Amino acid sequence: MSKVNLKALSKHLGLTEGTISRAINNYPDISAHTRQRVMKAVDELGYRANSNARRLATGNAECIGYVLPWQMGHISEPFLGELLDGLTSALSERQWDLMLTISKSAEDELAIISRLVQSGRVNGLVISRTLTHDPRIDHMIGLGIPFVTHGRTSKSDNHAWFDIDNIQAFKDAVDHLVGLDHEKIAHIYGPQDYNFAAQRKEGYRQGLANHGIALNPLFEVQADMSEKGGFEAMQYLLALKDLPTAVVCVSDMVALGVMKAIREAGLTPGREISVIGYDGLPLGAHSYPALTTMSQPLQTAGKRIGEMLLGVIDGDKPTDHQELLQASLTRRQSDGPVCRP
Amino acid sequence: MSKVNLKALSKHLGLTEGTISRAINNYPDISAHTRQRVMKAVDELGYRANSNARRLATGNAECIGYVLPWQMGHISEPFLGELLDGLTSALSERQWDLMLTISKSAEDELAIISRLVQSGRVNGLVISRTLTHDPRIDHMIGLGIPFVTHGRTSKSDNHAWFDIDNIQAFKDAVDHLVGLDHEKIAHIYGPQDYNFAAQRKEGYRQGLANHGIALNPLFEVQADMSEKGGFEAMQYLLALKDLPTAVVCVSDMVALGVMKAIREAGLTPGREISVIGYDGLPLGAHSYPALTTMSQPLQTAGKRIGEMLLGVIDGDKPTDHQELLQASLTRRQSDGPVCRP
DNA sequence: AACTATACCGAAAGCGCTTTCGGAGTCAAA
DNA sequence: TTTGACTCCGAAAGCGCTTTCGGTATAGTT
Repeated sequence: MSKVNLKALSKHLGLTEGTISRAINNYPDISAHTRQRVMKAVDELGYRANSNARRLATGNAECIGYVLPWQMGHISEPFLGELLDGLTSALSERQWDLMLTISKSAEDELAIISRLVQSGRVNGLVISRTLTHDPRIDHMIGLGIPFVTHGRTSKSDNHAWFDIDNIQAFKDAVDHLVGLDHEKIAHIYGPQDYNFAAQRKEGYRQGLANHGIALNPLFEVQADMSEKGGFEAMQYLLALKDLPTAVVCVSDMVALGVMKAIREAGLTPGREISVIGYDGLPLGAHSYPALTTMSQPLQTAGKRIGEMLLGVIDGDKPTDHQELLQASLTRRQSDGPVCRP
Repeated sequence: MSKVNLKALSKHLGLTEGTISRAINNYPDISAHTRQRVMKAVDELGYRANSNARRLATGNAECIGYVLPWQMGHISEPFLGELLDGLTSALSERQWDLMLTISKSAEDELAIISRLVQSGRVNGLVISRTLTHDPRIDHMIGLGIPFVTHGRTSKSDNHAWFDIDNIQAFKDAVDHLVGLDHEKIAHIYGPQDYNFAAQRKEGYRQGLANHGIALNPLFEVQADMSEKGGFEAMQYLLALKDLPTAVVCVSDMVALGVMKAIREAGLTPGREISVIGYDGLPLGAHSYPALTTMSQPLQTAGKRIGEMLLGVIDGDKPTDHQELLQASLTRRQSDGPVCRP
C-alpha cells in the first residue's frame, strides 16, 4: 500500500485535489453528493492529511508549546501530570498538539522559546513557575507570540495568566493557627526568585500583622523545595532556644521533611508543633500524621490554561484572560491547639 | 520586520535559495567563503528555517511522540518528570521535538497512534506502562513506525524495549526478608493486566518458592496503584487471624498507604510488620518510618529510551535495542527482623 | 594549447496541502 | 431567447524549504 495522499484520492475519485480538500474542510461550495463520495473514499482508503503540508499551507502550526525549566529538579513533580493532562484535554477538542521542552538553564530557555516561535513550530506557549522578575515575559511579548503563564510575576497586568491567590492562602493558614491560640508561628519559605514563594512569604507576614503578632526573624527560614530541604530547615528551627509552636510550609513536600525532623526530635507534629503544608497532595493524607494543607485546585488548572491560551490565539485580549483561584484549607492531623507545658 | 525566510536571505546575499539552503546544511559543494557569508547573514537577520516547510520537503518530522494512558490516574506521577527530562535531553542533541498526548481510553489510544503516525507528525513513538497483552504493539508494528516500549509484554522478543528486571527485584526483596527470618510474607500487587505488576507478583512467588515457603493465598491481595489502594489492602490483611510479619508492595505509593494502615492498627512498620516498597522514590526517605524499597534507576531510563528510539529510527534492528536493568535494595527503616512475641 | 577534473553555484522540480479565481453548467425570471 | 443569479467544480498559484542536475569557471595535465 503506497502512501494515500490527495493525489491518490484525486485519481480514485476523478476529482481535483483542490475539490477534495474543500470537501474535507467543509467548504460551502461543494455539493452534498460529492462531499459524501469524498468522505466515503477517505474512510475506505484511510486518508489522513499530511500535517506538515497542511501546516505549511495554512501557516498554522496547530500546536502549542510547554517549556518548563528543570533547574530545580523535582519541584514540579506533583503538578506535572495533572497539568499536562488538563492541557492536552483542552487542546484535543481542536486536534491540536502539545510540544514539550525542558530547559537546563535560563539562557537556554530563552533560546528555546525563540527557536520554537521563529521556526513556526507553535502558535502559543505556556510558561510555568514564573519568577518575580521574569525575563521570559518580555521576551515572549517581543516575539509577539500568544502565551499564558502559570503564576504571575511582580507586574503581571499586561498578559494572560492563571494563578492561585498565594497571599490569601497563607493569610488563611496563619488565621487558622491563630484561631488555635498559636502565636509563635514559623514559616519555611522557598527561593524568593520564584514569585509564588515570595507571595506565600508575604501572605505569612500579612497574616501575622493582621493579628498584631510581631515578626520573629528567626522564624523565617529558607529551604529547597523538597523533603530534604524541609527537613534541614526544620532542624535549624528545632535548634532555637525558643521553639515555634507552629510552622507553615511553602509546599507539602517541604512539610513532609519538616514533620520527619520534628519526629526525630522526639516531638509529635500536630501536638507540640503544628505543621501546615501547601498543595493539597493526596499523598499528604497518608503521611504521619496526616498533613493539614492548603489545597489548590490543580485538576482544572491545566485545562483552564489551555482554554485561555486558545482564546488568546484566537485574538482575545490577553488581559481578558487572567484568572485567580482561591486555595482552601484541608484539615487533617498535623495541626492542633497550642500545647502548653 | 517582515518574516525572514530564504527568499529574503536570497535577495540580501544575491545567492539562490538553494545555495543558501545547502550552505546552511553543510553541503560539501559550497565554498568556505560563501558559507561564512551565509552564516553571517543568518545571524544578523535572525533567520530560522520554517520547520513545517523543512519537514514537508524532507519527509522527516524531526519529532517523536510519547503517548501515555491516563486511565489509572496518577499512577505515573513519580516517573513522569524524570522520564520526560531524559527523553527531551536525548532528543535535544538532534534538535528534535517531543510531542506529548494523553489518551482517555484504550481505543482512543490506538486512534491517537494512528493519527500521529499517518499524518506524518512523528517518526517514532514511546509507549509506557505496557500490558501483559498489549494491542498497541501489534498496532504500531502494523503501521511500520519505529517505537520503544517502557516495559515489556508477555512476548516482547520482536521489538525494542527498556525494562527493569521486576521478577529479580521481587525475588531479592523476598530473599532479604527471609534473611531476616520472615516466613509469613504477604504481597500487595497491582492490576495484573499491567505487565510490571504481573512480573512483580511472579517474582514474589518465585522468591517464596526458592526458600521452600508455601504460598498463602490469603497473603496475596490486589490494590489500586495509590496510597489509598495500599491502605485498604493492608486493612484487609490486618483483619486476618494469622497476620503476616512482612509485606512487599508493588510500589512505594502503595507502601505508604500500607504503613499508614499498620500505624492505625497500633503497630509499627519495621517492627511487628516489615514493609518493602518499590521505585526508590526520594519521598520514601521522609515517611514514617523511612521506607525500605527496591530502587529502580529512573534518571537514566528516559535518556536511554530516547537514544534507543533514535537508533531504531536510524535503521538499527529493533531487537538490538533491548535493555534490562536491575533494581537494588535501598534499606531504610521499614524492615527488620521478625518480631517474636 | 587543448583536454580532463574539480570546485562551486543557479535553475527548477518537487514535498502535499490550501485557497482564490474563474468558468461551465443549471435554472428561473424577464 | 436572453439575462441574471446560483451552484459546483477545475485550474493554478503558492506556502518555504530541500535536492538533484547541469553548467560555468578555474585549476591541473599532457
